[in-house]
Amino acid sequence: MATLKDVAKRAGVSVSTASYSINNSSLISEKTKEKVRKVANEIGYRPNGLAKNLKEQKTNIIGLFLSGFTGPSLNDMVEGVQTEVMKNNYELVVCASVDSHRLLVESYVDGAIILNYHIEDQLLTSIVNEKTPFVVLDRKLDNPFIKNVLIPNEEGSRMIVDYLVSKEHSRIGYIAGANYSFDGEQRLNGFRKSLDETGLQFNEADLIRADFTEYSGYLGMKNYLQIASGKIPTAFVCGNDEMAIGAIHALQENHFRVPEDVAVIGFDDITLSRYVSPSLTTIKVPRKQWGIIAAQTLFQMLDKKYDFDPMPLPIELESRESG
Amino acid sequence: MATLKDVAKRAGVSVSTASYSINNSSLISEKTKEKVRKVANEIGYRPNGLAKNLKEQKTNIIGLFLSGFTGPSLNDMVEGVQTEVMKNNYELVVCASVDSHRLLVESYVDGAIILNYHIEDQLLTSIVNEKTPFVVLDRKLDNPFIKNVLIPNEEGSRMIVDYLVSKEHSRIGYIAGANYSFDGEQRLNGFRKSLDETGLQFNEADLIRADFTEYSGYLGMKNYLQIASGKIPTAFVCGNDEMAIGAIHALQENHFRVPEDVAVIGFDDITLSRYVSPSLTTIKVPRKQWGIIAAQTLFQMLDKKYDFDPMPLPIELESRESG
DNA sequence: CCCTAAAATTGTAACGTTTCAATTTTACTT
DNA sequence: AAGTAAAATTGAAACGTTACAATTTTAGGG
Repeated sequence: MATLKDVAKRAGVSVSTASYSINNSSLISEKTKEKVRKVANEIGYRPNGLAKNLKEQKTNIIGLFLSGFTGPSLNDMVEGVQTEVMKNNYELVVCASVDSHRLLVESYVDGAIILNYHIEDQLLTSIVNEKTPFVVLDRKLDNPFIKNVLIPNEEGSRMIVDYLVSKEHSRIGYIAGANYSFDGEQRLNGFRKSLDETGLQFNEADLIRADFTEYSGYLGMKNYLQIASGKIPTAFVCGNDEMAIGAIHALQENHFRVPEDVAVIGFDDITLSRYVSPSLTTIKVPRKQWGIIAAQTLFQMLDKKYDFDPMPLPIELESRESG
Repeated sequence: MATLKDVAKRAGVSVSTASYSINNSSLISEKTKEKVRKVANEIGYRPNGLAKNLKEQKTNIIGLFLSGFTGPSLNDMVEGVQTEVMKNNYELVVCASVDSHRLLVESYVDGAIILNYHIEDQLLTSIVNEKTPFVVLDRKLDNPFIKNVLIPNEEGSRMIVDYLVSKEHSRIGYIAGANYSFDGEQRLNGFRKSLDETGLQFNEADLIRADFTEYSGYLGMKNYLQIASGKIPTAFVCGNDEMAIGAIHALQENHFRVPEDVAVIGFDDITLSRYVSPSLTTIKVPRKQWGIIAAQTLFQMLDKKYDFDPMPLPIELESRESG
């Protein structure tokens, strides 16, 4: 690869002049700049970002760290982040890291947005600093240089419970995902709390554990129906839409009508939700907005503004056929 | 940030000893290494990746460059790439770049996989080199250090045409996406060719142009039906599943039964396809496999093996209700 | 034609690593 | 106790930039 030194030599100027020219500094005469640029083009010079960033102690890169790339509602959030990052003339790199988290740890990014349960709190707090703030999407962390941008999960659960109670349901079951999910547990907690507040009893036997996939929801419900002797709840709230869809499938297989016999409510409002039959009543989470707010929060911090709370994410209950 | 120099000073050794110790070189005595590691831990030393990579002239990073993050079938491909990259102990960064393509151009990656129509052929061939090979997923490029891993689009179209012809269809329409899409145009070309080969005539008036979104498919078909006087084809082939779903919607609104009156075939087999009603007959493209093959191809090249052709991607026709 | 100020150019150090070559220390052997 | 080979440690250069400070060139005024 051609370096600045090569350009300088070929153009008959010093390395500093070459550097200034490439960066269009007003220190250099137009004539010289022109000459340097021409040579640079000729030999296909490309600046080395590593060297530049090392020198400048700044990469102009934002990292978005995920646990993985699967998940139907992920893209919108990422797109939101991307939009905002571009607007600020930074680059976005999206990484799914499971152990080393190298790019996060080795000064590759000027800031990071975290949605990755593989990354431990302790690691985050140990590497964050004034110059490299973080925004976390999947946990609550109390640190001067870390801000949380969270989905109002408990509020969502409360909306669902209120909705079901208004429809005269009194025994409500719950299908939860894997318990390492912050959102999942918040949704479950919110559900429990709201039920409590309305004076209803939650029967722990009506809690099905699955893992957020459609199939796990299907299996969980199928299994539940097998061991449930006698009556079952008239409604099930689910930790996400996929499990709700799976559960409906299992219910229908066992000749329960949805929503007439059992109402099923999801969470997230993924694209599929309006296509399945019956279409899914769920909580609509504006994922793109989530990404936008996360990025805006990060840029505020990069701008040394720390004294604010991120905008809350507006959610709403999308009432469809399933309940 | 603490640097190696800080560690060295505090441990009372030279910078080189500190470096060797951190990297667990056998040159250094266990005792010293232990001491250095302890100090490094104490002051929270983290190596600076930029400096390291600059020195080593190697980042151990693979870049996946996309046009954007939206699109339902994207994640599986990305996941495939990620799997393979991890297996090889590299890091993957996924970027959606629209103009500067900074990370691609400024020596940030040791190799790249390209699925981004914003990046021009000319740029790719001008920056590729023996040390930084590319795999392109959205074009055909003839360059010693670039390999193409393409979806067998023409083959897919041929499978569809054969299938429809075997079902006695003789007038077949086509809904194409935006013409900047390599895959899209290949599919259309393949369709034309296959039709030709079977001796059927393609009526150019039966070509609808849309832009790959469901809504555009809906609008395109709606519009077509409005201006089509008299008979319409008994089958429509679509450049992707989304448009097919939109088109079906428009057909049904106009009281055409699918597939009885008009068969509609998609391409891609996105998740939705099996959920819509009627469920969609389509070409199943193994997206994860695509990503895996792309990455494997890249690593072959990084391993200085250039004399091979990437494995072809197996596709199959998934026959469902829509045709 | 000389002086001076402004404009243009350049040498050099620095960013934080790695690694070669050189030096120092250690541990045997005789 | 001296000599030596092996082991351990270190100094310095290099990776490709940027930007300060220093130097050289240019141009204008007397």
